[in-house]
Amino acid sequence: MNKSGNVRLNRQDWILAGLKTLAGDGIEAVRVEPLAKALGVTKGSFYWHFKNRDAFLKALLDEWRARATMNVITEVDRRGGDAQARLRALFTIVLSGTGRLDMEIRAWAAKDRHARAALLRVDRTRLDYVEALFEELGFAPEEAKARARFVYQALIGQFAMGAPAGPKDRLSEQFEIIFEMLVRR
Amino acid sequence: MNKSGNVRLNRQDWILAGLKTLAGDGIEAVRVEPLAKALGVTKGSFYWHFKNRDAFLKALLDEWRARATMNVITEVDRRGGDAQARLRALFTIVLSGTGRLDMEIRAWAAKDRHARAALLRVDRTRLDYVEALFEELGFAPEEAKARARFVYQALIGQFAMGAPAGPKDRLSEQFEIIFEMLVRR
DNA sequence: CCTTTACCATACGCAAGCGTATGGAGGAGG
DNA sequence: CCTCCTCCATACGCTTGCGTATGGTAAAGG
Repeated sequence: MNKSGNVRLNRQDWILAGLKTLAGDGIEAVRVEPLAKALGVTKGSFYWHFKNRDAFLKALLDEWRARATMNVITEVDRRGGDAQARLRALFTIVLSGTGRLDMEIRAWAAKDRHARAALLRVDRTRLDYVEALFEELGFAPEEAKARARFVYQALIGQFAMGAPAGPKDRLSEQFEIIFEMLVRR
Repeated sequence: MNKSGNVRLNRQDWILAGLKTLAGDGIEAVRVEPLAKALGVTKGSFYWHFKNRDAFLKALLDEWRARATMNVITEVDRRGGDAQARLRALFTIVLSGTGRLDMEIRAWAAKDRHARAALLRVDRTRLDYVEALFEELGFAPEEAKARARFVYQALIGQFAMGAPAGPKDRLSEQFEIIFEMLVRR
């Protein structure tokens, strides 16, 4: 134990703390000394587990990519149902979160090519999935592609806008109107 | 003149340079010493025009709000036409830009209450305008509100995603499909 | 019990940036 | 020509954060 009574940390502890800070305050706030203080250790620990800050950031990206790629999709598939039910489930699941981590990764991606590459892969995977749902709903490939992208962008925009102005403005509360429009052939 | 032959600067010169840096590299990159170097002066100039960095950032926000609130809307109204034509013009104008400045303001708003307040006002104004367009298209208030918000979010998401994966994935190239869906009653 | 391994503290040098203090320089107006 | 006003340069102290060097400690295994 160290002087404050905490147990010793491993690589994963640092990564989880890093993702937490990233989701909360952005990539610029992910700094080794403040992070060490938050974890109750000194940066001696950090530089034992990671070569430098850059290597740490790459590790954060890998962790995010691993969990962000399939999380929602597998949950939707687990619930099952027809395409319409799965699309509805997808909305519900996505809108139940805050999207903060994804948004910070997206902001990060505007300035870092590694983040951009990771984000592109994740976006691609998700888009393909939604596109397949629309095709299953009976839309032609081009139509499905367009609607999938539009929906995906709207979800991103939902999180980008943050807290809505009024209570009736939240996408989730106008769910049925939009859903109806999207699945209507 | 200073030693590099440049003329002296006023408040507006600093603000414009600040917005440029903000749009390019985000609020974290807006720092007085690098900015001074880019302008060919020292920070002595900066602290003559502004009390401190915070006051400068607020000035940037005011400038952005002043130009972002009405720019697109006035241009759309200038072109005129019926609601459908104006909605189409709005898409065209918005999609012709990069949205970088707006996106950086949005990222900034996640951590700063002043930025958040300014952004909320701008979003509110724009949303109301789009909502009015949909009402003019014959949609009921609730329906218009839902569609307006959905469209607005999708546009934000478009910029948040940055460069698209494939050439056929860009919203602007699937314009007609989406537009058809949006205005269909 | 004694060594090795894994993890951490401490102390250091360095760079970037904020804000301040002070001393000009150059044009405008009397 | 002299003075004031506007704008800027220079130099300083301070803080935060990166990365390194080195020594120390607790636990595990022989």
